Amino acid sequence: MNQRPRVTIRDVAREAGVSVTTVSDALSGGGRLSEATRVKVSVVADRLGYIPNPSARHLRKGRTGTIGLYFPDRVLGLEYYMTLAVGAAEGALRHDLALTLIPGWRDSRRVASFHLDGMILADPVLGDPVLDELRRQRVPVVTCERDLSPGSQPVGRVESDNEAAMRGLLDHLRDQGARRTALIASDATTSWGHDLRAAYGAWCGRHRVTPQIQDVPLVSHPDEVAHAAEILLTGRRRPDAIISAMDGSAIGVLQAAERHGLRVPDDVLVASCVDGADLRQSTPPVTAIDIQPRVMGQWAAELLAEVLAGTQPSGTVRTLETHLVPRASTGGDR
Amino acid sequence: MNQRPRVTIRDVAREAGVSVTTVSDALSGGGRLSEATRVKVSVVADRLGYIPNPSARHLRKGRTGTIGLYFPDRVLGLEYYMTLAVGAAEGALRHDLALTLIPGWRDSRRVASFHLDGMILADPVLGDPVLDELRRQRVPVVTCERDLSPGSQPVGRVESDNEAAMRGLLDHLRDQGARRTALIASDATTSWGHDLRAAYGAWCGRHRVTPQIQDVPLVSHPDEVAHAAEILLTGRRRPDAIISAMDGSAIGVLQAAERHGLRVPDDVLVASCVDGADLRQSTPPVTAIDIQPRVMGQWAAELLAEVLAGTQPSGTVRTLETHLVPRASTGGDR
DNA sequence: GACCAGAAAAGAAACGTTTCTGCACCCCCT
DNA sequence: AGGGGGTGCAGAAACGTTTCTTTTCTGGTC
Repeated sequence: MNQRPRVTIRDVAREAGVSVTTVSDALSGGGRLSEATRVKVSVVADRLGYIPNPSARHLRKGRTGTIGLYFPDRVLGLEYYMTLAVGAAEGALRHDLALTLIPGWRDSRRVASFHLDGMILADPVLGDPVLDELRRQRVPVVTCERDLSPGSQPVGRVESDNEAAMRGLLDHLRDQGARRTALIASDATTSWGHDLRAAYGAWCGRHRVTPQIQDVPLVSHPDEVAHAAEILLTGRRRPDAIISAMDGSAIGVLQAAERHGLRVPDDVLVASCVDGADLRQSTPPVTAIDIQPRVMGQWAAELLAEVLAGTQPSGTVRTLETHLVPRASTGGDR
Repeated sequence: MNQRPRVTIRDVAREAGVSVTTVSDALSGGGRLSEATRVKVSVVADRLGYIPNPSARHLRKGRTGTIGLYFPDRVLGLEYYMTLAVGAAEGALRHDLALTLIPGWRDSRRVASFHLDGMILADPVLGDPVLDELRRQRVPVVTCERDLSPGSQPVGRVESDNEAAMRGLLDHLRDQGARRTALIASDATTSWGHDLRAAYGAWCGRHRVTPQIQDVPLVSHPDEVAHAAEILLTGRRRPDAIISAMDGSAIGVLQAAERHGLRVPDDVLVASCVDGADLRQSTPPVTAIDIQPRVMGQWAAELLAEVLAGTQPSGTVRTLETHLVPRASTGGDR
């Protein structure tokens, strides 16, 4: 029905009065052609609006020109992953790759049907069966943050120095007067969660502070976070600062504080490890760590593209800078 | 480098002792084969882990098996589009199509290099040059909400009855005691914005209420929304309810109200036309219209797939239900 | 016993590229 | 004058499918 007639390399060849070989070489820069032929062909190709058929090209080259972005199903709606996805699409486009979205899928064999050249794993979760399947299929993988699975052999990795970021945040809170900073964090099934907890523990040890951690799921209902916060705020050792790690979760802490008549930042400081629109717009705005998800996505896609092209060695790791964004919730904007 | 040897249809044929034709027919259900051969081939294919090469298949069939999702660059980070994107990916997967993300691109010719079978346009914006390019290229398009561009001929459309939703919201506010409801809305360059304004105007006329509209950009800084809200709240005819249409914007209204010592919902009701996590978590939670972006994305992808497959006529329109979610900001949860 | 119909399967072309190899031609050297 | 080495281009195979056409059987009918 929608058969728009495509102009092929043969059409260009006929129109330019040369062979298809010559057209291919002229447009790709290969072969041994005179400059005159090259421009002649280019002009004709342009005039005809010739666009190489990617399927044919990929069939011939043994690649699909497509990489996938995989993220766990449950993270749906987290701003962080949306931003990362857009960044990845941009990075892929820059290398003439298409970026296919793979929401956490039920049938893990399905992913193989796309013959993807590679995959980006955003925050791989320990124990995700999909990771095993990808390993079995020997799909080249770049991870955002580390993959904790034993035997994981990504061809590349993009990461943030989350431990340093956590230390910086803890220092900031201390500078703002906090002496008992508690942490609400998800489990250690992602390297991000693991590193934050480790850095928190180490920092507390160094500063002779008793660590207080409340566990919540990586993607949790706001009420769960609020509940965790209330446990802290009504406990024997009420903290004077709370870090709520997960994307969008700090709002729950604000609510809990309000419910108990505590004012932020006067009575308790609040901060988050993932910045987002909600934290910028809340009352008060919440101090957070900007982990630059868009750049993370771009870097991951570009790194994967480069490793696939062979211009970067397998196993390359790139580290992204994080920035502390002080806001009113820690009195940090003053 | 990552040359994992693929098993081809020829391998299956050799192993099963039949021709490639037979394998193809057996696996696709075509041809005239005995049931015995069919199962024999399937078993062998399964054992060998055969997965058809999509490039070869698409080359032969004249399609790429890939559809694109286009959304304006600036909407980055809006939860609505993330959710829609995931829904679209799910819907596409269900029809064995890949979903490629196309962030608002600079070089509009680039999109043609993917030879996409079709595109989903999420909230097409009037005047977007990309729309013209797609029309020129005769790419089959399904839009989420209407495309207001003159001459637009999408092969399908998924939409919500935004006018009805707006009327329902206005009725709700009236039931909660509001007599002067103001609207903060974006311009009419999307059909969504257009319909909301139209419905608001009509409703006001019918109820003999003087309409008050404040204009803000579709994607606006929270401060802009707060500023618009303040103009309303400090004006001569202070509204007793404010609808802030855009995704995530109602938070700005809450802030403005608080700044002026007005309590929500006691002094002023607040509602939004796009539900989101921020509205669920704010204090108070904000009444909103749930427009089911995930389903919207699913439907768009499936409709496009069906039109491309010819099982649905071009021009099909599907309408999604919207739901009013009353929350504390309008006293509606009581 | 030849013929035919239909079923079951094989053969071969085609999709649009890329790339390896081959073929002229020209210039230069001896 | 005949070879040798570039240069500029064309031919053809190959990538892995799908699909149109053809062949090979089998069994039944006159």
